[in-house]
Amino acid sequence: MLDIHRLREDPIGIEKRLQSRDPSIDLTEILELDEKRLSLIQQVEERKAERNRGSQEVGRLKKDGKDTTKLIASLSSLAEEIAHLDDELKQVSARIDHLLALLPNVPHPSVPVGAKEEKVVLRSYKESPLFDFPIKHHLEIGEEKGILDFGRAATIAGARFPMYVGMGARLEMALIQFMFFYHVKNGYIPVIPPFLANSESFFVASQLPKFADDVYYCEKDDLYLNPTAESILVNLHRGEILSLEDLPLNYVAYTPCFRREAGTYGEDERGLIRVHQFNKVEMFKFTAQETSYSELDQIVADAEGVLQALGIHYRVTLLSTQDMAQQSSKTIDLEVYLPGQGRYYEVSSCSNCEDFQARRGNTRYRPAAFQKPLYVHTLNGSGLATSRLLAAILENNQMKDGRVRIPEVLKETVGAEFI
RNA sequence: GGAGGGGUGGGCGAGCGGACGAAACCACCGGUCUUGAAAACCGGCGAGCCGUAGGGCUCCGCGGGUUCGAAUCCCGCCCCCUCCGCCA
Repeated sequence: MLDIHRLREDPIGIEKRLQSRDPSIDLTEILELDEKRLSLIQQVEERKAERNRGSQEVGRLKKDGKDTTKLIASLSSLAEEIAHLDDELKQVSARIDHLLALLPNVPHPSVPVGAKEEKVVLRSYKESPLFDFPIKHHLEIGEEKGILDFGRAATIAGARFPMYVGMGARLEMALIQFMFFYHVKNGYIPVIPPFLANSESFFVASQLPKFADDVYYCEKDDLYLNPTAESILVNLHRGEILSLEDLPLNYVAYTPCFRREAGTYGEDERGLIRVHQFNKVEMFKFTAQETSYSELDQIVADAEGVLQALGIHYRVTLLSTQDMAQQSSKTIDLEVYLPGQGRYYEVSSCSNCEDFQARRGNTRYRPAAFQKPLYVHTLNGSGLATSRLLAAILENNQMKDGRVRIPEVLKETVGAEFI
């Protein structure tokens, strides 16, 4: 949620920056309503002050045993007037809130302007491996070895639900465990949160109202299934005033993630690339305002650390304005290379949402004793998303003899060197 | 799911139709005293919104209602605690 004051102060500048994300954005209505709202506030508050004075007078008169019927009658009609104005004010405010809730965050000046293709590759790690034999798609490897069973998963749940079996399940679990403890060792507070959340939580996360169709919803209990732990963790300090000494607060959570992924998929998203359910270890930071961009670098570095430990070639990209999630000001992705299809896939997305979510969740901190509380900045970063990571391991580590090499750091947990 | 009790400022907790944005205590900040600190004493200390300002409005879990006036009364919902039921 953007600050209406910010729109008021620089309507043209903010509108221009928002249009770099979505050219159809138009702030005219919201600004008009804002003016109307301010004038209504003044009118209604003036009358309320009058009512309060009158009501106190009633108390005094009654105490002195004097007649109050006349005064009460006039206050009665004043109360009616107030009720009307309050109604109007409520309607105008609700409309403003609705329009405001649909607006994306203001992009950071360093974010490249434009469509998806405008993203910038910042750096990369290792080279993509060279193979002197015909390479296989991870789905082929998975089915051959009986470690991925999409067929039976479809019987149980439907298309695009993965099922890991045997070595597949062992490798997936080992990855989750390795990543979780990797971040714990780096000082992140480990959390296993609820996997379902209410609508208020999803509003704070900015999943609602705009992206309701992307998530699974249990109507009977009015609960949503977690699409990313970001949606859950951002609510961890809702309504709280944190103390500066506690910042940054760093959390790491493991959750399965559920996404409806309604719509069509291309051939290049077969297998584990785009599924309704996947596992993810997520980092989340609540920071002071001045440090959020250095913390963004840190969260990216922590995510990269996992890929480096696994020894997988990847690249780091800076997303363009039109490719970022609504709540983000700046997003940096990590992409692994899948030789089976000769292209890169996102395994981590690290964002600084500045105060966009904190404003919705009313999460603040006091910069110093007796100073006004400020909104925290919230950052999220996958560290990392594993169905795609498992696919990356299967494809990158395949060998001429058909076996797949287990990364050094996972050998012990998996209990094998090769699949 | 059923019965009862409860949700008040950073914490604890009083208030249960007007004098209450809210006592007391703790925490915190400033001062006096002290070589310094502690103790003691004095003072300060919630948040949001509107207004150039003086000032005003709103907030006692959330949402409605009654009333000239609601933390206080009524209705609905949420959460916590105790007991019962069910259950991995």
